[in-house]
Amino acid sequence: MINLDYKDKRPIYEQIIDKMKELMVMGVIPENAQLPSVRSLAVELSINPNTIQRAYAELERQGYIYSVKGKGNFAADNERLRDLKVDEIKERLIEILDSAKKIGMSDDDIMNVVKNRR
Amino acid sequence: MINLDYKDKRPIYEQIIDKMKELMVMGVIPENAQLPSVRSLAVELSINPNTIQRAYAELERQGYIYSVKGKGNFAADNERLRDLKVDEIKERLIEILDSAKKIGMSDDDIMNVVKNRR
Amino acid sequence: MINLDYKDKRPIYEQIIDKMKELMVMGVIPENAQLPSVRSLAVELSINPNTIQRAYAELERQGYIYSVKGKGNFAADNERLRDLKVDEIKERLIEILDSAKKIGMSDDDIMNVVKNRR
Amino acid sequence: MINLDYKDKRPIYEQIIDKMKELMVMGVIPENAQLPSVRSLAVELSINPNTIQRAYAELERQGYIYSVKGKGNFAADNERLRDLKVDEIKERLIEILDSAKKIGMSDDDIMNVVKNRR
DNA sequence: GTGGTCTAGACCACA
DNA sequence: GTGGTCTAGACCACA
Repeated sequence: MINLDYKDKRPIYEQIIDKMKELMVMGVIPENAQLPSVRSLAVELSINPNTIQRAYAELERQGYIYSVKGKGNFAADNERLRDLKVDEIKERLIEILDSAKKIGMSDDDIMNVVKNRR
Repeated sequence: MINLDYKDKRPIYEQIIDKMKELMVMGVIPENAQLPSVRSLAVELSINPNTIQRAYAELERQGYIYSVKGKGNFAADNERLRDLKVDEIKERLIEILDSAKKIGMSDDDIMNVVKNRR
Repeated sequence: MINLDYKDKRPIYEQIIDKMKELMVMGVIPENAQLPSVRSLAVELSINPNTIQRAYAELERQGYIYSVKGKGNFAADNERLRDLKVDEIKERLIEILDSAKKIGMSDDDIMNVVKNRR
Repeated sequence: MINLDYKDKRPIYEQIIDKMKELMVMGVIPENAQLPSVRSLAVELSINPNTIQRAYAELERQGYIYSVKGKGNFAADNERLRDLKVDEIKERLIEILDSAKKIGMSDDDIMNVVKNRR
């Protein structure tokens, strides 16, 4: 389910966070479904449980999952998941648009990139 | 001219790189003009010369400045500066568009962000 | 494994870069194997860790190794290593051929050097 | 006659050396002709006379020019000039061929680069 | 334990 | 005076 890329510059825990978000937003992990336990995922990925723990803690802080003491970690509601993710993307997008405006790129220049990519 | 943000998680040398790029692309530092010397900028920002050195070395590697031993560091040509910066922005933009597509945001959704921001 | 030459005018970090490339391309350090840690190599060569750090950073930038925070530095795939090195050599070769042409040395003159050396 | 390139990584005095060698080997400066004086060349290139002085000293050390006290600097004999330059190129060429051999490039691989460039 | 960033300061090459 | 390299050593993020 999760493939770690050690050549990726991002830290492992961050890769796990991003991959989990994707799995949830795309419905591979359904809303309110239980996530793999810290220990089992650590074994599966052959990494230290601390690293999984850190990823889960951050996902909870951001609202993507909720933890139930003694039971485990669970995916948030679909609507919530999508809202969170869309907000993230909008934020990054606006940041770039500001950079673009600063150096005088017009909205049309931007649009062209949007339309012509690939 | 440059304000360092010590709360920012990005390393200092990276903040300097970004700020210098902006100053050059926006023409505050004109093309082929000499940049502040490693030592003088270090004093001005109250940081170690090695950190400035690192920022300048990276700026040169990326083509934004050229360095002449015994003389100093100089801004590249305007055309070059702009090309480099536009490429950077396009690259970041395409990256985000891919993320957006992954979670099913349509190009129209994107366009709306572009048009309605602020 | 690595011998530094202090009489050599080239900086130490560059000597390390070249030597490491050779060790990897020749298979002494196998693909994806872990390189000596920054600290241990610094001790072994009796030089400052920063100098090793710089060499490794440059090797990574050029694609010869990849670095994983918290784990270490690792050699790239064999195919990649060889491609990178062959390109380097071709580039240097073409540069010399141009110098040779400038002073009127024919391709045959060059061939003779290639065939008769040693 | 001489164009300095400040964006070139090589120091100025080295650029002068190389350009002078070329002018002499190609006959633009005929054998035994007088070279421009240190002072006049310094003015022409708008650089410090010390830099010219250093270039001339190195050219003399390598045998490309000879100086006559009170008169100036003069180009060596044509035969000598060419021999020196050819030796330089051969030396660099052999150095590369060794690097190529080290990583297992065959002479044929080399030949192909020689034949197919441009 | 591992890499990455930074400081304080020295020394060299070059102009 | 200017950039480039290096040492000695500290502290942080990550696994």
